Amino acid sequence: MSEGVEWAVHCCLTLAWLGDERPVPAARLAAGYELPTAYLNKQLQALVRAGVLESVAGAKGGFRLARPLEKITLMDVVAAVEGPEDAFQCQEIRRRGMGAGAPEGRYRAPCAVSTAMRRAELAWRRALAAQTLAEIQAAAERQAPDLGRGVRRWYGQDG
Amino acid sequence: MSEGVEWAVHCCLTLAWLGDERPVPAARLAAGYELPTAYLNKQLQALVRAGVLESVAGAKGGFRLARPLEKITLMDVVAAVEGPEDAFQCQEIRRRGMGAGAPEGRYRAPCAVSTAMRRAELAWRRALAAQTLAEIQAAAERQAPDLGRGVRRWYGQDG
DNA sequence: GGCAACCTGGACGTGTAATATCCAGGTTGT
DNA sequence: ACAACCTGGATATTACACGTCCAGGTTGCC
Repeated sequence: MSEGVEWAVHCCLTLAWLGDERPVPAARLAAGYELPTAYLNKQLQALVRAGVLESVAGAKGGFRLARPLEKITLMDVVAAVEGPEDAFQCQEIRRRGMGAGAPEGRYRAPCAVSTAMRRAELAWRRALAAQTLAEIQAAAERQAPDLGRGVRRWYGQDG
Repeated sequence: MSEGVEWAVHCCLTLAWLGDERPVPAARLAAGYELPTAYLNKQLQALVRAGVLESVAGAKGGFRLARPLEKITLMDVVAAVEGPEDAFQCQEIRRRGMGAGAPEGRYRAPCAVSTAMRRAELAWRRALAAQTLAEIQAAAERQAPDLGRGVRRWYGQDG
């Protein structure tokens, strides 16, 4: 799993703490976690394409949340950053070697191995979709109630 | 996810269909799916280290199942091939940039983002552990009841 | 208008892990 | 003794994640 997921979630939380009055430039978000600006920018663009963030072009531009944290699930962020493909990719090796030259239609049904793996990934996706960023933010603030204040202070008074 | 998982599961099923009277050499298993022998051998060795397979050295040696398919879960195979590490690795970026110089003990509790991701991976592992290779074999035979016979025929009469 | 601050998209380098091969050594059946 | 087989390490090769750079377009501000 690429580490872009961690970057993306933390950036979403930061944007939520800062409020959406004005957009935050990628360079500023990157500085907040000491991340490479250009590369973080790519992840943010992926989040925009996925409809999680909105971008504002031009001076004083940047990124903001496209909707409140309550309506963003971990699944949304993971899908945006990692892409829609399953982690397990069936190579259909059942058709090779001893499986070659099998009668027509033997392979109409999906491979049982693939089905089993897909079932597990579905459970993973369900667990991701069941958690909103708002819940994660709440958990973080339960550990450190002044996190939001700290973020706002670091980003310069209030905004 | 490495494709070694698919190789490993299919090989386990093949070993089950062939019975464990005599071990099957890696080269033979590889030929059954047109896989690179030396590389498949590495995956099989990982399965041996994990206690899923047993190996027999010397001439007429090879690999056999260490226990019946009913007692091998998908989780066993995935863990053997992929290793024990979580797919999501928390880089603790919360401590960098604006998080640097935080008061002592702020980071005693694990990152809320990491916790959420771990929860989803736990669901994945549970789903993997809930499925035995015997069930997968049964599903495969439901699609093609003569699979076992076909495998035995391809591997030479009976054995 | 002109300039600087931004995002967008693509091309390009880099580094690491998955993939794959090879070999030297040990074990076992014939 | 020899051939078949596993074991483990060293070594390519390849794919992809990671990261940089640049040319282009948009916007705010003087």
